[in-house]
Amino acid sequence: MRNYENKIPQDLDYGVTVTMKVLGGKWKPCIIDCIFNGIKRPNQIYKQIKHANMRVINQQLKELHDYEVVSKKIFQQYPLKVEYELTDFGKTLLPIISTMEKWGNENVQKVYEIAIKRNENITPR
Amino acid sequence: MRNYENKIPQDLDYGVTVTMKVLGGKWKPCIIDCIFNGIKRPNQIYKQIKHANMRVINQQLKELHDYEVVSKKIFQQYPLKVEYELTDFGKTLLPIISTMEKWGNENVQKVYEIAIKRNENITPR
DNA sequence: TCCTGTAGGGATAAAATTATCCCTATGACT
DNA sequence: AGTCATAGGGATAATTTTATCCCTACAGGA
Repeated sequence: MRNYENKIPQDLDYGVTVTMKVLGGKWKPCIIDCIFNGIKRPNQIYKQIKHANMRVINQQLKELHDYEVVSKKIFQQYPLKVEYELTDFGKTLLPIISTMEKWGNENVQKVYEIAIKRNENITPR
Repeated sequence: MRNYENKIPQDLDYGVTVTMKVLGGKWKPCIIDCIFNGIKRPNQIYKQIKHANMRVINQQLKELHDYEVVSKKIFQQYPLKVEYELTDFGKTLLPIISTMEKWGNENVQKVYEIAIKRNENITPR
């Protein structure tokens, strides 16, 4: 998602929009969650998040790093080793993520049923 | 966003994903916010949310209604009058939205600066 | 020398979301 | 008859986001 020039300027005039700017990305909350839980290396994260492509994880990881949500430590050794950590700034996002996580878990059933009723393409549970 | 068949099945196996299924849409949090603040008629919402196209608001409103986040009351009168209200279910989303709103407002400055540094197309403040 | 594991990027395709444009319907009002 | 305000949808274009494919680099080990 960068290497592409947005055509429609984005407004950051609304709090939620700002938050979504940082957190909005299909795998970002998952990635943050992984890192928070000690899964810090790109390859581990990749293995953890089934479905997500490595390239995509890299992209989103880069954005999280750009936005200073995660810090990056490079170990000069081989095979290469890199570890990401949540920054203090990144940690301030945790309450948001956990609130969303909680709400989602409490309401999966209902959301799932509605999605099915709407004939959406949802992975069966 | 419906009238289109998703090709990649969506997983609702992660809480955040479930939440984003309901709340994820460029204008949805804004719309919910409007309704919560007593701006209940589509046309009013449209006037309130500058930038957003009426058609798009309708689409998102319809989805919020499908997901039972808002209820719809039709007044049999002319000119037509419709009012949306948050359902009890919809109200359970408010803490999430307000948490995001708060975080966003507290961190706009930083996010804005990074976005500029990244050369993103952001509306000047 | 060739293969392995690890991190990461370029180029491009595919998919999904938003935006535009324009149409319908209705009763009141001029 | 024509116009207004309101709600809403069809069709399609434009934009944005994700996904795929394949490449580089590196040191160690078979």
